[in-house]
Amino acid sequence: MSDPFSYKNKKVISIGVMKELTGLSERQIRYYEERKLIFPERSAGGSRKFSFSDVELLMDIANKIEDGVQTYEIRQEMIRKQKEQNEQVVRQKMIQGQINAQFGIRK
Amino acid sequence: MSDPFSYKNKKVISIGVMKELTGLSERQIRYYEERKLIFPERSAGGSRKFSFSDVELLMDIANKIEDGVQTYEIRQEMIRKQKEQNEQVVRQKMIQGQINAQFGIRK
DNA sequence: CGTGTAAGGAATTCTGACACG
DNA sequence: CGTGTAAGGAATTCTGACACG
Repeated sequence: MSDPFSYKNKKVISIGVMKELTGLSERQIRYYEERKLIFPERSAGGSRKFSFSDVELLMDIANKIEDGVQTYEIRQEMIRKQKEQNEQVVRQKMIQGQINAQFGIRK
Repeated sequence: MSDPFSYKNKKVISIGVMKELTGLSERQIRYYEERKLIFPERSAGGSRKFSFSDVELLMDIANKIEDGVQTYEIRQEMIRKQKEQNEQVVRQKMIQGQINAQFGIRK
């Protein structure tokens, strides 16, 4: 839960490089951020910084847009998937909690 | 020989981000390039673009410099290691060539 | 709704040089 | 040798707005 993330999720890519990597225009990238589909970090001066996983996400988004899906629908789908994941995590934690209760743990 | 490279060796990081990631000054980073220790790519406009492996390399370099090693020596060491690797590849290819000769291959 | 564009300004990066040592 | 810095310019990025549809 710490190392695989180091490169793929590190926000280090400028919008100019994103443009080349995704083939999208800066306008499109900024618009998808405005619609809350992507969440770049910001430098001290205000420039956007993206990760490699943002590159993948952006290409998925671009495909859906091409298929006529609206940004609002894409966002709803993302929220739904996120919710599913959270529930999965909660289930896991409950199971782990039962295991701990059964076999005891002390710090 | 294609996928593991995709993130780690992709040159996408600006010098400003490198500065934060490595803790080095822009002056130091540019100087190490001048001494041929690192090889950033350039954008169309001339800005340097680094990879995550450059981040690691740069931190190794910084450690050596702190230990009093000179850039020239670091470079010699890099060249030596590179040469060793090349020889290893050549040996591998020769072995593979013999295998192919023994068992035959046709395209 | 999604995207292009011109506008003006601010942040980022570049190079070559002087300085210290 | 390795690094800081001020200098001037060019490339990069930012936002808000108008346009089309």
